[in-house]
Amino acid sequence: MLGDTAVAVNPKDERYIHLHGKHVMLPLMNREIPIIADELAQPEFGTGAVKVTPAHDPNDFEAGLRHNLPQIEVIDEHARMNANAGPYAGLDRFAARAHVVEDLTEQGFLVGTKDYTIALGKCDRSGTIVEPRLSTQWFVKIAPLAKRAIEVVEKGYIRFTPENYGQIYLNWMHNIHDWCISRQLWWGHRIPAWYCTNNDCKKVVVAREAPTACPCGGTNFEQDTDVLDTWFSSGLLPFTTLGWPQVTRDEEVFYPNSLMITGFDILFFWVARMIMLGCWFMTPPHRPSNNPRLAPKERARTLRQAQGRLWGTDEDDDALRASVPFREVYIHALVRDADRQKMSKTKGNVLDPIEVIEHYGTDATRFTLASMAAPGTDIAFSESRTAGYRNFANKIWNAARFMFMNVDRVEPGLQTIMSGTTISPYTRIDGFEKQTLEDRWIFSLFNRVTKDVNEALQIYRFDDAANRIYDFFWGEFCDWYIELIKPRLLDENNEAEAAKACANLVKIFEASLRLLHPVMPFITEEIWQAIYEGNPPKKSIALADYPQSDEMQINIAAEVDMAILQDLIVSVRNLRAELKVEPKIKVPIEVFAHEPTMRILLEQNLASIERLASVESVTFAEASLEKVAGARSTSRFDVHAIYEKKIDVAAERERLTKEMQKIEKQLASAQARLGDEQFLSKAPSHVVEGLRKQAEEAASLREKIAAKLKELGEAGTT
RNA sequence: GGGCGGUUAGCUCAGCUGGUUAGAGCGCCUGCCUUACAAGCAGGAGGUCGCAGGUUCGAGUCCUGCACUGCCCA
Repeated sequence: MLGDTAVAVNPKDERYIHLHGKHVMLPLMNREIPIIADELAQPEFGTGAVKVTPAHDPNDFEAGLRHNLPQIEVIDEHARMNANAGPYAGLDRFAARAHVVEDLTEQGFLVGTKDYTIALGKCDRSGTIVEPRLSTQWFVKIAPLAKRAIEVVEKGYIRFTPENYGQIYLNWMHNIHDWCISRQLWWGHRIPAWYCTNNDCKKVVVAREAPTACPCGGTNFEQDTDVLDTWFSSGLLPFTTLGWPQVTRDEEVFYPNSLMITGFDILFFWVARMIMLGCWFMTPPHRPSNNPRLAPKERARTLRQAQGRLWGTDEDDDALRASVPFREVYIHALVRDADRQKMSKTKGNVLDPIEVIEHYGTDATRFTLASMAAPGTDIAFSESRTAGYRNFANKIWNAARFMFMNVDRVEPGLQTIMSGTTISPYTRIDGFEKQTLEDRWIFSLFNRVTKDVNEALQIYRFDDAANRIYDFFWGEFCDWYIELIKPRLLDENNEAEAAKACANLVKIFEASLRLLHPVMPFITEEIWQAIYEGNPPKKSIALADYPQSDEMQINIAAEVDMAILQDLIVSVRNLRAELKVEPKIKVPIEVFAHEPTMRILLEQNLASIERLASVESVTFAEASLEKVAGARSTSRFDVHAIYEKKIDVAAERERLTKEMQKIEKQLASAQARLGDEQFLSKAPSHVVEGLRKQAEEAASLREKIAAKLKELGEAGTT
């Protein structure tokens, strides 16, 4: 009211068109102020006319600029009314407001009062209501900085992961506003600007050092009380910490840095600022050249030579490329609470990692975060997953117990086993004896997994890496390999074989620990130290070389054979479940394999089949078993269990019918495509071949199922 | 108002540049205290990939529109 300098009406508001350009007297202050036509006034709100206070309201400030209105400040820095407030001068803002209402009423200006809700700015910490005031602030003219910050990303000198953040960054950078860098805070870099205190002078000096003399003759200066925006200060970090403006050895080594890891909410606050400031201050001519050792261009050239990289012939471009604070930005997912709310201290929904750790352990917590690190921004922290990974840690621990138990029994002295292992290069498994199918298989698999994990880490897919190791260790190493080697390991009549099996177990375990270490640091360290009985080749597993894949060791044949063996074992387990065979009873089975190689494979692994499928004995049939009620068939073999209990004909028929439908659907779709000229001519050959093979297998399976259904039908009628 | 995402099993999430039968953990059902592990083992059920069009020999994947939902900026 006291600082008003106009009354605004909406230009479209017909009620007030006749008043445009007229003046009114501002009550209490007796000031003549214009009536302006401006969108600021909303016709439907109140009377449709609104007072304009450019000095104390952001919207009014803008309107004031549009209409060239005076800006009369009436509130001082202590939120008291100043001399411009006339009779109210010296009053606190709240007292003044009450007075104004009183006086308006008394003098008959007040038509009425009405409560309504407004957006009120409050101090985040103290809750004090903020009064907008005019002030002079320091701004950075951002366009020149943004230009370079855009260029380095567009040219790929800085790459984002996930890639779409590059686009988001550019979008923001293209629409950037000049940057207000002064803050009215107590903490921070003080603005390096000094004002001559000489009354008539008031000259501003911006300098590195406090000035001592003013051209006006004055010698006293006062430094600006504002400090720099936090993000301005921290944006300087990548180079100021390395000695800038000096050219230092640190800077040559560590600038640009390789990778910046952060959350997407920091992308604009910090990442963008580091890029803008880095590309500005680390390129000529802005980079101080007070160091005679190297000019930036030369530095770029030297660097290029040192790194054996020829970037191009454009020296300015090279300098720009060398000016970025980091070459890659990895934006990680933000952890939210179970309701997808962003965690914040003020909201009080912060999940304390310490509590999670106390509950499930550090390794499980870390593994959870790694496995959730898929690209994206909206991930709810799910405790049940952490519980699952605690179980994983438990699994590892128990597997280790099993290993140590056997070492103690079979081959006391782990060092004997590991001493044969060359520690360098140490990235592969040395001395692993591949005698049995499971040995060849697990060794192949380890190399495959190692390859996958390394590739995943390379592209920051921590989730893929973590999940791959999990599947390998639990689903393949524990569930199959350990179970398969138990007979050899436990064979008291052949100690040499047991020792070999034991050595293999330790070696694959040791290498797996190293593979797993980044996502489960503690348990892997503990077991790893134990493997070396306190005398490891490196002080910590963290210092041991990370496994690297030897692709020559990937053995497709072993993997295929193993898959068939697993298939047979699972089929028998299936049969047992269907026949409701008591767990303790071992059952004889009959197998038919039309391929001679298949029969050899199974014969060579009879012990494994018997053990893992609880089989008493295996006999080989000379003819297909597809007509035998309750037999299981795959394209490679038929198998059935010899067990007196009758199968549940209805249930079996239902299962087979369901399977038949699935197979027929699959076959129909495959045949339709294989009969399609377009498909055959346009699809890549490996797809066509694969489909053809699949169709063949499906056709053979269909025959077998049909035969069985027919048999069942007859059995059912008799 | 502008911009950017998301929608896949009961829940939390994967599914890379379009290509053979869409996966995991948890939960659920059945059976097991099988001398590493019941925080476990074996087996199982469960999905018209938000909706509607389009491109393609082929779409969870690409395009358009719609619905719902989240975030950022003003």
